[in-house]
This record gives sequence, structure tokens and C-alpha cells, in this order.
Amino acid sequence: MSKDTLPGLILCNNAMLRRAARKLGQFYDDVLAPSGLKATQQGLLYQIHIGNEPAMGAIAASLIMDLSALGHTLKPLIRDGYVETFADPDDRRIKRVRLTPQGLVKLDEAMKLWHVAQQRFEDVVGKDQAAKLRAALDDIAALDFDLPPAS
Amino acid sequence: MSKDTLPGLILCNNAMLRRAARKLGQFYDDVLAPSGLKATQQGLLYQIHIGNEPAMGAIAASLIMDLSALGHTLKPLIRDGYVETFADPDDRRIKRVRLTPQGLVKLDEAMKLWHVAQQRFEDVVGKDQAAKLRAALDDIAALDFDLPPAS
DNA sequence: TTCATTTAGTGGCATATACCACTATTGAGG
DNA sequence: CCTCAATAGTGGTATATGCCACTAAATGAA
Repeated sequence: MSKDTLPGLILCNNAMLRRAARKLGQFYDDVLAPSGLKATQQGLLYQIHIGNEPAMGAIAASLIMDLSALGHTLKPLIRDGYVETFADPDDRRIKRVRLTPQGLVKLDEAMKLWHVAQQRFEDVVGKDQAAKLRAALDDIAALDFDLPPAS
Repeated sequence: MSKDTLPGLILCNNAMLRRAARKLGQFYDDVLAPSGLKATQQGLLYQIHIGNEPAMGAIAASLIMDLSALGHTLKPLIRDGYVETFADPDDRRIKRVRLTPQGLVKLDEAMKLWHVAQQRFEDVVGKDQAAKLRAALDDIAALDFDLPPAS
């Protein structure tokens, strides 16, 4: 097969996923821009909000995100006063996270914009299609790629 | 609705997409690790390879990536000697990109690992399912979210 | 109790990715 | 030819995200 006829990235599951994520991220970010939050930040604030003062490890696990990555991502939100952390009194290794009052206000503001983006997306792709897509993505997130132990 | 019963991120198309992308990215990165390339880099090298000494803008457009982001992403690959750039003689604004011989060797090495990851993914989710997913992701990448002009 | 092990986070470093302001080059009018 | 608008990239800055080495705290075994 000559180089000119090699298939494109269309065959790579990972590349396609990242490409779609860039596209959709740009859209959600655009809509959320008036709030000053990125879509990732809005999602993180929401995840903290629905948790019961979740531990960092728990948040990271929910989001399938590296714990240290979560720590980094949290920093601007703490700096801006939207989030605060405190040690769990029963296990001081554990650091719990909660929204500040300003964080809650900001999340409310961002959620209104989120609804706009979400609605627009579903108008364009269809509500059913969107639900199917999310289910497929949730399945991927739940996959176990480990090879079964040879034992 | 009380905070405890609020739905999770499962409803957000963008959050689910990012989450799945993190998961799959970690998997492909793991498999590609022996090559020293990240999956994003392997994908970028491949995109350059199948292009005809593509211009940066053309690559960015294919990948739905910001042009400046592409410039940044290219730097480590240039530094490591896998990629080189040159001005288009007919339009000196345009910078074209090509693989070096070492880049081609490295891409070959990475593609072997990529096949392993790709195959493993398709073994787990099913070949059909994977193709459907890629098609859905390609559709998303092609969407136009602009509101139709009021005219 | 004491020590090795496991668990939870931190900090440093590197890549991924975006937006903005700026520069260089081209092209279209006048 | 000259100016002005559009096009293509660059560099700076900021967030997103991962890995690794390290620290602190809890836990289990001797």
C-alpha cells in the first residue's frame, strides 16, 4: 500500500476520541466562557458539589483522572476561592474537598450556561443519539484492558 | 431535588467524552510506552506521514486542533529529531512538515505497538462496536454548532 | 510496641491544548 | 507602486493531564 492511500486517523479509536473531545471541548468552553470557567472546571465543581465533601482520591476515581492531575487542576479553583480543602479528622492522610459559598454561586452561573451548550448539542445530534453516545462512552470508561493473568 | 440525588456527570456529553478519552489515552499510552512516544505523538507522526509534506495549518485542521497548539506539540518531536519543517517555496508564510528518516523508523516502531493496542481494544469492545463508535465520533467532529444566522 | 507495608497526597517535570497579541507574507484595490 | 486586509505561524501564558519520587499517616505483622 502506497503512502498516499494509507488510511487516516479515522481507524484509530483513541485518535478519534481525542479529536471529538477537542471539538466538543471547544464548543462547551465557548458557551461557558462568560462564566470564566472552562468546561473541565465546571464539571469538577459539579462533581465536588454532588459529592459529600469527597476525598481527592474519590474524585479522581470518579473522573478516571490521575490523583496528581486532580491536585493540579484544583489549584486555580482554590486560588480563585471556589473550592477549599480540609483534612479528614478520622484519617489525616485524606484531604476532603468542598465548594465555598462563592464556588456554589459560580457553579450555579456555570450550570445555566452548561444547559445551553448541552441543549444545543442535543438539538444538533438528537437526544436519543446523545444518550446512546454517553452510554457507549461510559462503557469505554468501565472497560478493563488488562490481559487475563496467565495462571 | 436534593443535592444527594442530583445526577452525576453521566448526563454531560462533554464530560463523558473527556473521561473516556482519559481512560483510552492511558491505555494506548501504556502500550506505546516502550517506543517512548505518547499516543498523541504517534498519531501526529502518522498524520504527517500520510500527508504530502503537509502545511501546519492543514494538519491542525485535520486534527481539529488549534494551530498554535500544534506548534507546541511539534516541538518535542523536532527536538528529538523525528520531524523537520521547511518553508513552502511558493508561499513563505506556509511552513511544511515532514518526518526525518529517524522519525520514519520511530513511527514504524510505534505503529507495531499501536496495532497491539488497537487490536486489544477491538477484542474487548468488538470490531463492529468500535467502528460504530469511530463513526459517531467522526460525526461529532464534523458538527456545526453555530446558530443559523437570523437573516 | 516497633518496623515494614500500604495508602493518600504533594511537587517537579513534561506533554497536550487553548487563546491572545504580534510578525511576516501575500494579495487585492486604487 | 502603495496601502490595507486576510492568511500562516510564533511566543507567551494558562489550564489539563500524566508519571515519578517523595512524605506523611495508618495498618498489620512480629
